Amino acid sequence: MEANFFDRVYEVVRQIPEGKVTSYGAIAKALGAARSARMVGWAMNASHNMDDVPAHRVVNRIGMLSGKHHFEGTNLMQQLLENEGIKVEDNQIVDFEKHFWQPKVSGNK
DNA sequence: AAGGTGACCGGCC
DNA sequence: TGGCCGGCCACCT
Repeated sequence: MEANFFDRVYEVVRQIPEGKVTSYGAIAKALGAARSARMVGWAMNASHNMDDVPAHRVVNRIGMLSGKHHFEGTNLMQQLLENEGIKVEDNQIVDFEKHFWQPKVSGNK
């Protein structure tokens, strides 16, 4: 079925392996809408209904937990990331580039 | 139906 | 060096 924009975002986020993170722009780009990074974040907002969507692995381009404020706890997002081996300092991922994972550009059309 | 919003990105002043 | 602005597209009221 034709996955909506949201569903497509979820699919990509679900593909994020443990200990890895990605940026909204990267996901948007993978969807073919690099300029629609906002939509990705929008979709993440609805991801609260999804249990298979590790939104905590999605951060902005600088690796900052911009959306941590949207999580249940204040540092829940950071806790989850650290739980996977990702170091987080001051709401910012350490060695973000090293943990950066580029979404697989699905040949979906 | 139209307007406003948003967990962003990139560029410009 | 930092702050401001526009663009982008889909969802919500």
